Amino acid sequence: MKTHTESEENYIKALYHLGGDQPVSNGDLAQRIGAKGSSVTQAVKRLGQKDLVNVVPYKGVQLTPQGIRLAKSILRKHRLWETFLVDKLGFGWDEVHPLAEQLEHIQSEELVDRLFKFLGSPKHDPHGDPIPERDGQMPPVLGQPIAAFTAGAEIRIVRVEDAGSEFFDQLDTMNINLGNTYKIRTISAFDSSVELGSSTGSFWLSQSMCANIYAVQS
Amino acid sequence: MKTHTESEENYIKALYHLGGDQPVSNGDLAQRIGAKGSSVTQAVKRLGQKDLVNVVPYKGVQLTPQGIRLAKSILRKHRLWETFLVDKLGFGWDEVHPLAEQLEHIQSEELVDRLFKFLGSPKHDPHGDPIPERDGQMPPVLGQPIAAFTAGAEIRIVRVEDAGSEFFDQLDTMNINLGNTYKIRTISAFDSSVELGSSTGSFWLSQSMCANIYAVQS
DNA sequence: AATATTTTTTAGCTTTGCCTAAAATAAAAG
DNA sequence: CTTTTATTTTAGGCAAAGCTAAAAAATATT
Repeated sequence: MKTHTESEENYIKALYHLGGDQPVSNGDLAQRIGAKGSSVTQAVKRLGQKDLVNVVPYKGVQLTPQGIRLAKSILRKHRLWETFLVDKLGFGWDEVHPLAEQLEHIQSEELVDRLFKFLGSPKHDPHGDPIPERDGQMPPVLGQPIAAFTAGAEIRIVRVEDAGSEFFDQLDTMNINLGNTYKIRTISAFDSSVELGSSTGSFWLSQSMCANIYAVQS
Repeated sequence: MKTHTESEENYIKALYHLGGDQPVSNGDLAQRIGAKGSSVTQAVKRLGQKDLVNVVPYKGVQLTPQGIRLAKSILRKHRLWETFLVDKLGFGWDEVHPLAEQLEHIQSEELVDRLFKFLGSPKHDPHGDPIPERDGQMPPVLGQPIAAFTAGAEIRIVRVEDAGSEFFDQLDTMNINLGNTYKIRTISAFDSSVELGSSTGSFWLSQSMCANIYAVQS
């Protein structure tokens, strides 16, 4: 497998995030990358020459199967490193993303394999997101938004969306962590906020908090 | 602290390796970096503008105190990552150098501090080389070449020089590791090779092997 | 359908970091 | 103390990756 620049890998990552295997517009890509449209046009031209994307001028850019493979391998590294940073080094889940963005570019199959084993062959990262397997297979995306359950349900938090550091701060101050179990006490008909109960008491979660927290029945 | 490019950091590292705080010639630096002299001239000019080096045209380049500080911080990261790779991921000591060369460029004080603690606040890396401390202090350089001891001495291996992968292979096949203890049985007057004895038997080490293996009296 | 607006591309410029070839300087040899 | 040799620097080029401003294409609006 060839080696790619960090910039190239960032474009591939962004394309995968925005569209998966579907075409993505120049503008959306530019916004995600944080560069101007003209820079993006050039960049995807380079990626096209390496057969990582198909470009249709004025229409959009789409990852090739090769590009998808690369995207998944980067995502795998990103999520494994996040797992390392949280599980082994004790970082908070709000702190790990920028670090993992650096570490995901380290090139070594061997390192990834060993890291994977060292972490106990995890299927999901500290946010509950699936870690792509060696061969590109994806473990299941866990849980449903809390709003999908009905009052009385016993639930276990299995995943949170990355909705910015303030969201994570809120989770921390409310002491909400992956694996926690609650009973849904009430669902407000007025503002869709939810009252959760645990052994230590109960509290209310706003609709916007709920929207980023995923759970399973337990 | 400002942020530097990978190339810049590599020049700083090379300068520290070649000369410490002493001037280094353009040619030596070029050889070490693996670039042409003209590229080096340019590169050190850039470093000079950042006050990381002092350049005297046609004479040589010398790290400033700032440059030394940076060099040590990179070396610290390099050796901590090597320790991680060997102690935690089970890599062989011959395999870790190129990986550590990538990892040493990851930017995060916090990460380094946490890694350091996670590894048990080590003073030396898997080759026995001192790991610079946070503040730039250097732990002692351990041991003396085996040739420095006399027949009959009880020694413990504490450090090996990086003399290439064949050297490491030889150490592996002879089962020589840091911490091993031996008794010096014989020192050949003919070729300066040395006979080492342990509980499991005895064997001969060539003069060139000995030159790269350091030990202390035990 | 013709015009106005938005999006994308082109053209041309900048910096980093490498290259080769030629000129300048320092070091070594006669 | 010249002259030859080796080292270093300058000059000019190239690719990656970004930028701005202007042109072109696609979309939206009257």
